[in-house]
Amino acid sequence: MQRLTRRQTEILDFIREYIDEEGYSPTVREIAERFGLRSTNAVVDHLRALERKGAIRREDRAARGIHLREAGGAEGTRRIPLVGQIAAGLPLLAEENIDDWLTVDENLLPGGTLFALRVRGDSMVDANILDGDIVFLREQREAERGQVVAALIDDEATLKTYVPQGASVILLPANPAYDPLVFDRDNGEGLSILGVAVGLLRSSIGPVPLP
Amino acid sequence: MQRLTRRQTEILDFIREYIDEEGYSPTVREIAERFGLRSTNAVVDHLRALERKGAIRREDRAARGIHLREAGGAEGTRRIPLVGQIAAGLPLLAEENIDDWLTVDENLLPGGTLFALRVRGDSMVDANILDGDIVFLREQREAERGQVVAALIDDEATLKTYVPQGASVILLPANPAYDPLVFDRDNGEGLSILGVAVGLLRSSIGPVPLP
DNA sequence: TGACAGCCCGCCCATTTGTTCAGTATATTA
DNA sequence: TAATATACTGAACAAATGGGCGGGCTGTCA
Repeated sequence: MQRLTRRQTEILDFIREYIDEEGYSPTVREIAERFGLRSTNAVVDHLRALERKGAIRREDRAARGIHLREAGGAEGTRRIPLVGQIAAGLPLLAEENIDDWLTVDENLLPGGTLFALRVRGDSMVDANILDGDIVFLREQREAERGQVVAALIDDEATLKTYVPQGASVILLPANPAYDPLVFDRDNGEGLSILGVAVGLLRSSIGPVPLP
Repeated sequence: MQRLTRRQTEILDFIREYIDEEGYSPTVREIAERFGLRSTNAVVDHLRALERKGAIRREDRAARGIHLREAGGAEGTRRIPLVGQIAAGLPLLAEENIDDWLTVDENLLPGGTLFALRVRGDSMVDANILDGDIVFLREQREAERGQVVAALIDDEATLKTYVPQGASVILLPANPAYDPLVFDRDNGEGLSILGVAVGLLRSSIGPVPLP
């Protein structure tokens, strides 16, 4: 991006703040008023300069059509459904199963259909996944040995390590205090893989226990 | 929120998608065109109903002034600076120190001035913080015993457990393979606490090592 | 010295856009 | 059965809005 003048920076900053607060860009006249300019053309001049230098993009003749061209802007964001109690029979991402929506930066997560799950209990502590964490998963029916997966057991999604073992499949907790679950392969009864863990969000970090 | 009709849901969905893609709301006429309505008033009727039922909020007479009123929407979001190399002398959040901006749902993080740090190395694995994780911190100069803090050592922010011990302060790695750092209290030289960890974002989850 | 970018004024125009009024028709509810 | 909500047509208005034209002033760079 070409170097901006002081005035252009001021105007760009104002546009950024306005979008942050209102959710849409200011009009030409709102910018003029903010800077005490009596001609809208003064603003158009600046917008043209900002566009030429690559700082903004303008929708032709659309009202409030100024877009910022910055990395990490509000544009590069994704909404991911937080899935809670799972109603059997309904598809995983049916509205009935969605408790809430999370907004996450899209550069931080891989592609594919993602959903999120809140972790309950400490069965995955050895995989550094704690009680209360929110785990992001890619929706898929199959997994590879050792991957952390969400599986549907009794209308509840549970997080386990996926370990195929000969003719059976083991869902292994990452905590010696819990017992592995063993399922017959092919006999899909009771075992249904929902997705593979691809990320995690922890919203509180407690003190470290000291000796 | 009152129950929406099928048509109202369709229109709300369209508005949501439009905002997701364009960054601003559609105009009344764009909505009419999308649904093949020949009267803009049909749309105004729906918008009024959606507003009455609390699904949207409208800026009076502002072009593209439809806001969504949803939990976790693009409105309830926060931008947090990702801090990298720290230039001594400059304030922590000076532009020079900011590598990037992350967008995170604001319901998931506490208040205060937050910043983010990318974890390098495995010195905090016993606190379930791994190499590559992004840690969110509240900016503050003091901490309590056992809290995970970011401290400035040699122009580099490092994550350690904070342990005051009599006349000195110990920065304790959560990994027996690393040695604790000991500082004289009061003699602030060399030790500067930047903030306390309040959250974490992991963007990839590797396979669990199996025996 | 001339060319050009930056920065601004004043005026005007063509769309774009939100809104209103008057009506029609069909359900749903009291 | 009357009242109300839903869903839409058609026409029209006024404000909001982006953009153009011509001109002025200042500074920089070749």
